[in-house]
Amino acid sequence: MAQALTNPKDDFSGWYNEIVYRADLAGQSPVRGCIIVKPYGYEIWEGLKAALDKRFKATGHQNAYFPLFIPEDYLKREAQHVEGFSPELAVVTIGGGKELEERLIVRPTSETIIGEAFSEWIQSYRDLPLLINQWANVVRWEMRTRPFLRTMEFLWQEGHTAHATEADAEAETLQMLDVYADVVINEAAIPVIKGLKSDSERFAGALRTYTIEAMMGDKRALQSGTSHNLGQNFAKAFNIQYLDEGNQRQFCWTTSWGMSWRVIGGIIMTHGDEKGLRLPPRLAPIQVVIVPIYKTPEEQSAVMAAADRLKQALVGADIRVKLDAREETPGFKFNDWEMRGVPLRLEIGPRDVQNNTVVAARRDIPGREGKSFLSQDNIAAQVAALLTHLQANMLAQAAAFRDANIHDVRSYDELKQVIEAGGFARGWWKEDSEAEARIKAETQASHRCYPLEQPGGEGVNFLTGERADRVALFAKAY
RNA sequence: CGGGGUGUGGCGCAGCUGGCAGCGCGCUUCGUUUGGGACGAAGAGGUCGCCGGUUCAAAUCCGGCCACCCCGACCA
Repeated sequence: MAQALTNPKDDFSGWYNEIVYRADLAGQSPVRGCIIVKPYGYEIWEGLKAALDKRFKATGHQNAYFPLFIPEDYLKREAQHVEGFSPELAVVTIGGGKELEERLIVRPTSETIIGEAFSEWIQSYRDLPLLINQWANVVRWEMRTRPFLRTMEFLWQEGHTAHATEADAEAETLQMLDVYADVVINEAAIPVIKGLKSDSERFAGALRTYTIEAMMGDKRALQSGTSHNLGQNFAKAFNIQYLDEGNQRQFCWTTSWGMSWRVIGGIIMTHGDEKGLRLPPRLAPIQVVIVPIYKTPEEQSAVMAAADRLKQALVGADIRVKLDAREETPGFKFNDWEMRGVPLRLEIGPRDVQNNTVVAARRDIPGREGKSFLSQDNIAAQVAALLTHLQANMLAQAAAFRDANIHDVRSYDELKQVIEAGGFARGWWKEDSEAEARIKAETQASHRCYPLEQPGGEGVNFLTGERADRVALFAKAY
């Protein structure tokens, strides 16, 4: 018997790394801080990408591509921006064997170079809004690597838009936050809380940063997407101006928003269990695996013929299916596909061929509970229905777990207890960067956001005793 | 960048009181197996991280270098 997976309850990060490796999502790279994403992992990214891109297009955005290299002085034009990113920049100083006169930054994000382009593209209010997205890799020099969660180079998309008014920019920022929430909730089956970042957690150079926060299986928070209202900070730094209807020069209001392959890490840590990965059907590269079971050659040909018919029926219904014809025992295959997170397994053996049945085993419900007999007739409709239920159930499971681990706190002691036990602490909070820093230093918990959904009314700041008109979430985070 | 650790077949490791480089998993072939991680037999695969030194002889002892991992400070 092969080595069992580390139990997430014993060693969550060890478990995480093992899944990444054993489910064949990614491999180690010869370069420190980078990973090699293998086909199975990349297909999950492609699914996320497709889900996002469809929604970007539906909301009027177009894709474009900007350079990997950014002149160093661009970064410096927005004071907070450069301050925020300086420590993690990769800088090219030599090119073509010669020291460069103008050093180049490997983009950590593209506000600056896109801002420069926008300043040329935008002349008139008729050019607005300008709605651009780019799919790209970015580099942020990291001391520590965790596959998909923190790597030196990572894949993401970054949207960049320019608007005539602050209200338009704010509407765009919130619209894209909704798009992110929609994708993560309905495609990745991860419940999220939409919220506003505190001053100290805000993006370098932004007026306001919005976030979607998810709770992982170890009760830590994962920021899964961010959307920034950049105000006129970058418009002023890069001279992004337009002539309004009254022939007056005006600065644009810009936004940016990004989501990375970090969401793959979120899927692993939200849904994975002691048997391995669990993928939501909508993003699973393989939604259904068919495992044939036989002893004799006669049985094999009968079973394989039936399995092939099942496969064709599913393919015809646009279900992503794999028939596992490898020379391994069924038991091995069961474990193997469970490790890889395939949502639904169909087992078909001689008895099923005889009875016109097939055994369906759901990845979201362990053991016999998750198994049922299906008729081979009309298999595609039955499987499609099961996958729909599975998707909904995974979201429900994750939401139940999260809701059970969010606790209201009225005092600092209560917050400490919640953080100690694991979970999100929710309490009345008046914006206070110093107090946040103190909490972080003492408990490792950071201000995650002011949820957009607020209880209303007023309360007393659990730390300082001041009056506060909104609640905030605190948690340990990735 | 501070503290700790490890470098030996694809992966995980043993060997380290010098003496022909081993084990488990994986891989190849054949046979028996197959409804929850099968078994047997026969094979393939390694300049022991790099450079230098000691010695008749170095994976092993000594010196230097490099790389990676873990724990802390920073982060989509």
